[in-house]
Amino acid sequence: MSRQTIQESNCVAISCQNCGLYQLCLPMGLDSVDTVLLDRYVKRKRLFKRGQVLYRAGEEFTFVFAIRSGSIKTHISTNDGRLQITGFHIPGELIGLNAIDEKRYNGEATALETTSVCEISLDCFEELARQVPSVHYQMLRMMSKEIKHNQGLMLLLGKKKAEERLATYLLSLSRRFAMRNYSPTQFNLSMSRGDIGNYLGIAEETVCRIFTRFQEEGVIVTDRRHIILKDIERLSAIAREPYPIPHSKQQ
Amino acid sequence: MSRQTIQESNCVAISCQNCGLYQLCLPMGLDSVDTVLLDRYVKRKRLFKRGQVLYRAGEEFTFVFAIRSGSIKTHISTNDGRLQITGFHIPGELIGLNAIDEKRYNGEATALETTSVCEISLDCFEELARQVPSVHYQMLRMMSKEIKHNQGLMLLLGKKKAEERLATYLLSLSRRFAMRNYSPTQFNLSMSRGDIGNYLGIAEETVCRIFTRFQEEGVIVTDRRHIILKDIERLSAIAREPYPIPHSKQQ
DNA sequence: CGCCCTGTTGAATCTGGTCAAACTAAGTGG
DNA sequence: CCACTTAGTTTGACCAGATTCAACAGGGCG
Repeated sequence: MSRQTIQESNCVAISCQNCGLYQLCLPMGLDSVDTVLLDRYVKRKRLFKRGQVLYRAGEEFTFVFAIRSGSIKTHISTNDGRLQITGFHIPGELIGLNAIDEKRYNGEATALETTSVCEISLDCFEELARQVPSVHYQMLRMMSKEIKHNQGLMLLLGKKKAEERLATYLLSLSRRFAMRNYSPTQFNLSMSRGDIGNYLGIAEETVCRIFTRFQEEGVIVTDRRHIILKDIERLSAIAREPYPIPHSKQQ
Repeated sequence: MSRQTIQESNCVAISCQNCGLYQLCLPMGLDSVDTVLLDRYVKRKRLFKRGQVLYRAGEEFTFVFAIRSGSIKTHISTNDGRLQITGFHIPGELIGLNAIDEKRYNGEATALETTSVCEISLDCFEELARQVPSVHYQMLRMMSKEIKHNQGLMLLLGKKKAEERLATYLLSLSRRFAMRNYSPTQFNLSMSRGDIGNYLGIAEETVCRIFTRFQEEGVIVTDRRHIILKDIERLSAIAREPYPIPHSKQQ
């Protein structure tokens, strides 16, 4: 079994027979023995195209997905069809874990672009957890992280003004890119204006308007999905939060 | 050690030497052997008066709290002081568990009225988890439940109109009371209008106005903190959701 | 080349927030 | 027991921010 481990941010990267190189974000706590074991339980690699659905609400919980490349949005919806995006996920992140309770996914996940994932079957995951005790703890950590992310979003949805929401959003993206050694001031958005607005609880048009206002004020420069943050200071002031955040990383 | 188990909704009620009768909401999965073990790990009983704080954000995670009587609100806040209530908790519920990741509470909890809780120390909890494997699973279940509750709130904060939010809220309260064999159509609110508004992401004044409108339309009758739901049908229509919810109980 | 999707801008509208004030119930202390 | 304080609730007037509706521009792709 060919194997190499690479450190990238706080992720363990592992290659294995089944799916080649992929990143599994069980952030630390796993020593080398653990990672060897991990190899056995990684299953199929799969590719999703833009708009394709990884799982739907209510479907039987069969896999956890580790994102290798591309990006995913997760969302939930009211029974009359309105939907709320709850997160955008990038390589190194794991999604679907919160279905563990009811054994059914409680939301949907859709690819924002061509996206490669590793499916980890529930059975394997549980078997792994039996053999490697720290996996249980990692699961708790990951769910706790999700709770924290959701709390941040609730605060934003419940208490912030549209401008503040967008500034907060841009800074949070910036931080996530920085953590992965990408440029924190210049990046491409894989999601549409509509998706951003949906996620932040504001209308698509409001997103556009505020982007243009930011641009007029020299805070950012946008060209369709490409964006440059020109004035992080000012953006932080608008978002009313320091940059970077002291010691609480976004998910 | 005197011990008696009582079924109430889906909670195991246990009395033990340390804290007398209390309800620990590890919903099932624990057989009688487990509950015997459980007794050992329950620690101090404590009383909090209205407005008193159980824990603050950033404080070291020492206890999980099981509510015996009264009620608690949990909240988080922006770094410039605005706060968002994330949940109201009633007897039988457990709070503080999501601090397990960073070993620090990531939000605050405040008593809404005189409230009695059992403190369960982290050490004891971990020791318990070692001895009783199902506890780990229960912890995952509970965090998953919290995630689901938060998702509901995000959907509400991001996509619903003020009227809809209040109707949804009243129905959710009604369901929770019903689960505990209290009247689902007539109850006392332990939280202020301000708290309700904060939780739902609308102004206190808006809560009042909509309550009066509901009253004018004959949907409810209110007298300060006491409320009677007169027309559940109509309330469900306003909330745009069926009553009761098919098979997904609110937390 | 022409269509479609996404993004942008403008104008009208409206929901809900803010501010101010009155009112009520429940304490609190003399 | 009453005057006074305080916290919570309710209502009104005003208006700002955001939504909605509508039209249009520009890329990307068949």
